Amino acid sequence: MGEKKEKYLSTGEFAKLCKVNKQTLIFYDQIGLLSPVVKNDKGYRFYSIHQLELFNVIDVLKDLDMSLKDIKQYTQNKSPEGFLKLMYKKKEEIAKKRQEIEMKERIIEAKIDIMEEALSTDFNQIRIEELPEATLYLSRNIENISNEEFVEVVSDFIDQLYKFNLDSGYPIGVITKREQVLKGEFTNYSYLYIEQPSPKDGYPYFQAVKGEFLIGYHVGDDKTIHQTYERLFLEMDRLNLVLGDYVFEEYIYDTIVRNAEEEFVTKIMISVSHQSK
Amino acid sequence: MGEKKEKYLSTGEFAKLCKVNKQTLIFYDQIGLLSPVVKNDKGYRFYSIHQLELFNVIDVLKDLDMSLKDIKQYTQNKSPEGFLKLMYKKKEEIAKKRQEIEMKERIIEAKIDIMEEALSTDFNQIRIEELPEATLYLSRNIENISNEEFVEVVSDFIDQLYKFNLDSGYPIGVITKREQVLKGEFTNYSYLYIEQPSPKDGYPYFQAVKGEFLIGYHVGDDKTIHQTYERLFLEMDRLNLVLGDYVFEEYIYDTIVRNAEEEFVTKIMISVSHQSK
DNA sequence: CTAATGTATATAGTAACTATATAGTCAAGG
DNA sequence: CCTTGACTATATAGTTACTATATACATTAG
Repeated sequence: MGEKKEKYLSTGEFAKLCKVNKQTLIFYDQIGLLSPVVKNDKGYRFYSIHQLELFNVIDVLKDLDMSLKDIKQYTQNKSPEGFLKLMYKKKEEIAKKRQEIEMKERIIEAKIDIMEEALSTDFNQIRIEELPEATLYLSRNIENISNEEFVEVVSDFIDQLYKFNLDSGYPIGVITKREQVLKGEFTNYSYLYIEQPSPKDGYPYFQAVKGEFLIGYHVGDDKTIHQTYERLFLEMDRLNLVLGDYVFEEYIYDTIVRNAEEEFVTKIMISVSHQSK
Repeated sequence: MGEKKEKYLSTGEFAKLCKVNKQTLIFYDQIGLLSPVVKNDKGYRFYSIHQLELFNVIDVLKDLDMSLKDIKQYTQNKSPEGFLKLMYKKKEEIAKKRQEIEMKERIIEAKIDIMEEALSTDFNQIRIEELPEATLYLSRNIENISNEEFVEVVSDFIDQLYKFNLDSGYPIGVITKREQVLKGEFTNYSYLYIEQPSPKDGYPYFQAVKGEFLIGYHVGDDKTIHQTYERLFLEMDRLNLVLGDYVFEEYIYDTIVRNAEEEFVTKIMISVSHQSK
């Protein structure tokens, strides 16, 4: 008949359903978090299928950074009202968690983007490109700034990125003004920036001027970047181009993909216009 | 000028940017995972902002269940190609992770749904309800089944739920056929089922017959459920209703919200039709 | 010049498993 | 009936990734 007595699962069977190690269930039993409904005289554990739902709830709570101790606290004091209240709270948390995962997914996609571009690029080539309008998120001004001030600006900048979910995974770049470039102060930057491929409204963005850019790559330490700038200036002369308002620099190969500074690669984008005769 | 020398961050400052404990950075330095670019003669650590991007990558990898050891393995053997390959792999993994989070989000929402309904229900009341067409995912038949067979069916059922992302968070219910009910074998179930609020195509579902149902609640252990059935049958008689093809049972209050079996609540939905004459 | 705050190392503790060693249980086949 | 293989159990030690604590030296602000 199979209708009278209840159906039970052994520890191994239940572990398979829960997709965990058998030892984990024994551990949960030991700490009193989730004990089998029946223990026979030989000490064998037997679980009911309904306990799977409880295990799943525990699993979700665990994922939401609740400690087993806190989960146990709840399970020892169960009530529909308490559970509902907990679920309301956890609903918020999991939504936040999903957003963070989505952001990390975007970051991975951005890294793939950058690497694919980099791997198909000849870093010796200098080229002219018409860049489409891009939206950048800017830091406060960092011209002639002290180390302490710099740290503060960077901290604020990163905090904003985090707070408003603006980390697109694209590298943090720097903007140098024409003024500094002309003085040869190539590393006296004016702003940090991060590209926003899908910008949201309501934040103080800097809308990058679209237009023509001369693009070259500096391979090696920042300290020798002036050499690359000189090469780029020569090319500008040759092509009858004049320096525009801004220069953008982005790390393409950095600590993430290279160990030695000599192998770092910086992409330099100089806004240019054609010399009026 | 602030343009010549590089800008560095102390361990505490860098830790704040990374949103981790200072000790964690020291630990990462110790295990050789992420060391500061500079260490002065007093042993003070100094990080560059570019290391933040590496930290973020480490953080993402860590989130994707890569051990620090494996991450270190990669960082000691960096290359753009290797990084790209890693990112391709991790893109898949994070997409899967996102789907899991989304599923858990749905589960939480389903639990809230159920609990809100339960808390506004008088379990003594018997009512008639016209249930809209609902899609159910069914297990294999479990009539007159042995314990071992039952375990296998349940395992398969749960596996399918997991494999096809069908766990909606709604409780696993049971279906009893008219035939068994008439014999008084209320716990000789025919199928397990789980409701699919937003069903996907291409899976072998059972489309629940929509129609009129008599709904009542059994409070207490399953073993005494026949008492509630008798109450429901009396009510059916009184209303001139006859038993339809199926009875559905769902746990409303179970191990998740109650400790004692006497407090469990089962929702019983009996398909009914009006007596001809 | 002192107090507060920062840095360092060394070591121990923690959470949540996870693996290992040893031993008892049980059902199926020869 | 006995053995074999697959299960079960307990007890204990090990692991990962921190995290906290104790102690001492360094730097900076008032």
